[in-house]
Amino acid sequence: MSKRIGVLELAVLGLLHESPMHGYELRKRLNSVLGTFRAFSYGSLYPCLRDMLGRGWIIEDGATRTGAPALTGKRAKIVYRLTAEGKERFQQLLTEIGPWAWEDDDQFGVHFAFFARTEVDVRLRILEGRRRRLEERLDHVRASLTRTRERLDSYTLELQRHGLESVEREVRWLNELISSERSGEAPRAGESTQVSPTETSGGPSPAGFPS
Amino acid sequence: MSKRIGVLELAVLGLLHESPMHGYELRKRLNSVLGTFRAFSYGSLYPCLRDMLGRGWIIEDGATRTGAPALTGKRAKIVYRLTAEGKERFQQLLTEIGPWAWEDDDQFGVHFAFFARTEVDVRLRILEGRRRRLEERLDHVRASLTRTRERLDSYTLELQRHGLESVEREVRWLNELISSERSGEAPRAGESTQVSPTETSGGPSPAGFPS
DNA sequence: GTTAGCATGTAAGGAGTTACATGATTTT
DNA sequence: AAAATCATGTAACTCCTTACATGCTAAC
Repeated sequence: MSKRIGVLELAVLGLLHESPMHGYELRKRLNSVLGTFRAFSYGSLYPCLRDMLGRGWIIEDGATRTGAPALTGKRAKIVYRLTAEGKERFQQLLTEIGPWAWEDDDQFGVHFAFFARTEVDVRLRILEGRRRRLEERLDHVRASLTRTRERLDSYTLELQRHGLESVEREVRWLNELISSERSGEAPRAGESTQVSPTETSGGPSPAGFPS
Repeated sequence: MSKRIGVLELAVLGLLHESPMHGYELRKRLNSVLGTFRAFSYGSLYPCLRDMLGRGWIIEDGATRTGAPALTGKRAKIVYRLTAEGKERFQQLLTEIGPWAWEDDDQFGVHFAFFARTEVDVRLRILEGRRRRLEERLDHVRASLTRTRERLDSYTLELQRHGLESVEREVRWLNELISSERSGEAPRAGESTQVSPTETSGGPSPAGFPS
């Protein structure tokens, strides 16, 4: 009965758009697609699927997979498939942009993850909205920093500095993406995606402490 | 009656440790100290204060400020002050380290913000725990990236790349802080704290997008 | 004399998590 | 035949936000 509007619904719609899946698979792909940026548990996924069923965005598709013929009356793996209404809903959520799409980090992230399914102008609006939002944040924090600088110890200051740099870095990222979009290019991912096992930490492995 | 263990309680204890304050002031200072990294609303602050009163960590101090003498029986501004038990509790929360202190971004952030009140070995344990946690995350994401790279479109890949770089940057930040701690130095904040309107450069943040 | 900001609160609810319960299937 | 992991679900709880209600005080 709960609303279940939120990041999860959009993400599930997006993933099921690619291909039907069952819950377990969905969750893994969810956390893989969203990467470092977000993770979900079954405790939120299954209720969400239940609600989406009720709303008619998805339907279940009883099917036992992996070789073995389904002979028992037992519950098989449930494969979820997007309905026509679900596809519509997905497009609607992606296209009906508003502050939601950039105010919230999670919303922005998920919207971005499905940019491949949006039009250039929608992408630009979201990227620019996000950039504006971050710049407001920077202004605000910088202002309050200059006001209260002397009352902060060096650790707090260091935290602020790191935070500011992080946001500034995201702004530069957005700038690149925006000009990329304006010149009609796809993002340049691919070269830098090199994943070498060499070099991670940079120091001797610290003495293990009890977890 | 609710537990109210969490980021807020620690932060409030830490701020009241510096000096007594009333709620409104507390909230502003809270959001100023935590910077880009977190923000709280009154809807969570006041109930938290109520609970902390009940537990005896803080007491109120009826006092009307700003010139005008208090003549009405009306409720004055309430100034909260830390009790002895509150101070003890604060030290306990800061010192009784465990996974909580680094698993969660918020917990790590707040712990860091009060590093000035901890011992070197506590700081090192938390910083190293955090680093280990991030490296696990990197390993996990990199592994699942190499497995499913081809199934991701360029936007999703770009999101992953940015997320990875952000976490890698935080690891480098931690490395600097750790070697700083080992050589007995305070963090080098101060020079770089220059807040000029001209673009600064830098890197990513705690966990991808700072909330 | 009204806008803006200071100041304190509460009720309802959103968006999730943890921990549990249960069973099928695959690997060792 | 034991262990791992695939697979589905629920109940209780957490921690916080939004929107509201209320009144004081300073500034324009």
